[in-house]
Amino acid sequence: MSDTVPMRRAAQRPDAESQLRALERLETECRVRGCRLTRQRRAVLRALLAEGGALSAYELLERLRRVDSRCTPAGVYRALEFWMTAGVVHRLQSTRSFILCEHPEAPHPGQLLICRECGQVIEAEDKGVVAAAIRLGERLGFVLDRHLVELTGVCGPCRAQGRAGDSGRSPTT
Amino acid sequence: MSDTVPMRRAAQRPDAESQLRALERLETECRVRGCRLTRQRRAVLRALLAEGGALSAYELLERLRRVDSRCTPAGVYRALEFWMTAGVVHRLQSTRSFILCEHPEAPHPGQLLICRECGQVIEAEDKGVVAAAIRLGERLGFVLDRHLVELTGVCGPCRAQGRAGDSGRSPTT
DNA sequence: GCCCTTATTGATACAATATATCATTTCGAT
DNA sequence: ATCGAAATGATATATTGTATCAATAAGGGC
Repeated sequence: MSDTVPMRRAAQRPDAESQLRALERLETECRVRGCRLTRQRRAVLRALLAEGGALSAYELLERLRRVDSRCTPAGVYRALEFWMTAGVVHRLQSTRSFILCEHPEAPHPGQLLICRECGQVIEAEDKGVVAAAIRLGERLGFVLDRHLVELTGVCGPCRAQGRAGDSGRSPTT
Repeated sequence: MSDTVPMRRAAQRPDAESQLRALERLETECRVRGCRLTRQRRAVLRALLAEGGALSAYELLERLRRVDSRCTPAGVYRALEFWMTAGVVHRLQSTRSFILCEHPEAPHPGQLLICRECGQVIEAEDKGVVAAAIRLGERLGFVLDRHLVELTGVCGPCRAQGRAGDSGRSPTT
């Protein structure tokens, strides 16, 4: 559908319906736990949900401003911080962007797979990776509490469509 | 950045001697491969070596300027880029900083373990983690070419010294 | 050594990302 | 209705990272 340019695939991510339901649950939970589900926080979630993919803080800001011109970077970052703490939003360090968690029910150490061609992000929760990481930590005497695992490559569909993505990089960080 | 803050442990990392030797090897290799080992690039390596830990680009800049006041951010980033491509320097996304690779002999997908108390960074090359990541990629149809694995926690010595580091974070990105 | 080509640097400007501060507003409980 | 805590708005600024382009330095062939 596009030329060369990676479209973001809205609604590609595990259906929006169930996410919405999950977010309603969140609302209840918020109240129970005494934190507030405010307009701004809601707006950030809606924007991410509508996007269906990752957005940088300032892309998010731009979208929010269409509705409420008073939004500021600080506000966006505060809302994002809030949701990250709640485990509902993930930060992608590789791309300096933010994305909805696909399983906001419970916090978890996850892995993010990023397609460098189409920008799609898939969230995984792979026991094998986590276990290996924890073992590694133990071996080196660490007690770990934060796992940042971002794996970048080319997804199946993109390879099939010949978007080879031969960037010449060696397989290193 | 202030007190309370983790001192960096220079010379804690796998002895500087062997790194120096490795860097000499690099010099030769550079020549062989036709790229240039210039003053600035050398300076960046020396600064990282002297630090014995991670430095942000601007901390690095500050140090370089003590010797040559004409250094600029662009210059520092260019040198860092050069070394990262060569697999000699790693970027820590968690902390926006840069650190010498401990095994610059060959490029490799590695894992970085970061102690949130003392700031120490240990570089690992764990087959288990890599294998699990690759398997995960395959399962999801990805061909991966970049592994970002940064594990944060508290190292043994810090735990022993009671720096518990109870930050209250849940085990999530 | 000298010239030539090309990679690298220096200088400047600027873009993108993120946080600090503080007065004001909102929310929920009393 | 009032109070206190939490969140926001507004503003400013810090931090991190790039773009551009003329000037310079490094290595290869003569």
